[in-house]
Amino acid sequence: MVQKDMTKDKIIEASWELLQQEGLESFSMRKLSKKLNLTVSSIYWHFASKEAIFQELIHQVIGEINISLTQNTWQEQLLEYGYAISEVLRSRPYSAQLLMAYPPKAPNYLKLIDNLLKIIEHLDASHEYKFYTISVYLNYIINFEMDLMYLKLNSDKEDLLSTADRLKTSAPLLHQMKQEGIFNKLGHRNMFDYGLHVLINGFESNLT
Amino acid sequence: MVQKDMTKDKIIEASWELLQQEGLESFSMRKLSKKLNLTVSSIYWHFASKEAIFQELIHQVIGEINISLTQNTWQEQLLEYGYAISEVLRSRPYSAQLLMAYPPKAPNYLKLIDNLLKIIEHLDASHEYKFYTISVYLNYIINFEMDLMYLKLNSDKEDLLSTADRLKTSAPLLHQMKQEGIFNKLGHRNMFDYGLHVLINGFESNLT
DNA sequence: ACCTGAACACCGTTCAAGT
DNA sequence: ACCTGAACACCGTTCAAGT
Repeated sequence: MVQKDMTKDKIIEASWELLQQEGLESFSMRKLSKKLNLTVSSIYWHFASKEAIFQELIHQVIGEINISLTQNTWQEQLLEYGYAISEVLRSRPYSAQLLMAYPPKAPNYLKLIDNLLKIIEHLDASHEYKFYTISVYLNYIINFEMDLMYLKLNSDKEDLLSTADRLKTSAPLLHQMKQEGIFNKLGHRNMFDYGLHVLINGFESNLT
Repeated sequence: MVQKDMTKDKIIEASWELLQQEGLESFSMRKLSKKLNLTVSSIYWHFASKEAIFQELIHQVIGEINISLTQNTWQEQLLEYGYAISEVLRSRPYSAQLLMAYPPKAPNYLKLIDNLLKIIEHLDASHEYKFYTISVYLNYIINFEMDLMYLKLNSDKEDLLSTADRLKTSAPLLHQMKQEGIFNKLGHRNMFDYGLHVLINGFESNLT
């Protein structure tokens, strides 16, 4: 058998398409079955559940992260990795939402965490703090990509923040910032960079 | 009219109960109606949608944050606020999930963001960076409480990480940490503190 | 002003039955 | 080994009709 599980691959392929079109919330097995010209029940022959499909998607997207760690301080390596993760998540719409919705379980996800732990392994801190450091780091990256997706979706309708005049008196600073149009500059690369540096500098002054 | 909207209050009260019992995912209008001895459709007379109920919950829980800013540096104030937010979120099960699921919209939520912005208002940075700083800060706190909830729910079944032997070779560091039982120490207060200090120290070295 | 009943258009998952 | 049809037990929301 040269080719194995062709339909399984097709289901995953169609799932990526459906996810891009519908988002995580509106992704349904019935829509997926229509896309594949299959019955819903036959999808269940290939995958045990909807979550099993999602776990496979998570496995794949994280497998697409490719990185060559040329830099040698752990700070530089975390930066490089951060960019690489961010890039892959952006190339697969709603994959950040997927990572947020389910705890790490896919083999590639666990391997990624292990690789990140290796980067800070030599530092003088307990395993708890190291693990937690990587959690905070990953949460930051995933959250950034999630917010970015949200901003992209709502860039047309202008009430990113309730447009009411109430805002002017109850949250004057926020109101002012909104008037200045800062929400158009939020998802930019320099923001991502700033946050990543905040974390890494923070790790530096607290981990050792 | 001395008392206004008694049923509206009852619906909110029952919603808190239902949220605690079922979590966000399993919260349904039909279950809520049963709890209230009402029809589903009559709930819709009081609230336009399920989200409208959730927005009211968000409004309430954030309104419960009470804080007396005795400290005077912005770093100390962000710390104090962080503890206060964390405490309220923990007192209302699944409220962190609620905040994650919906963008800031409830009046009290916007007011909170404004108060936090005020704390760093005097710093020498652009409004974009200040707003983003507060976003990162809030995301951290909310995420911590979410993860804590998840840990609490899964403390019984031991496969917090896939228990497979595969882990030993593909993610050896993670495997080792798991053996050491670090996952029992993750949700603790010193972890929250560490992360909050990481952020604040990071802000300090990047914002100015 | 407030509530009911019934319906619409969906869900994820299971399972006997087919080929 | 793979797929179908039908069913089960749910969803959020709407709306004419009641009091």
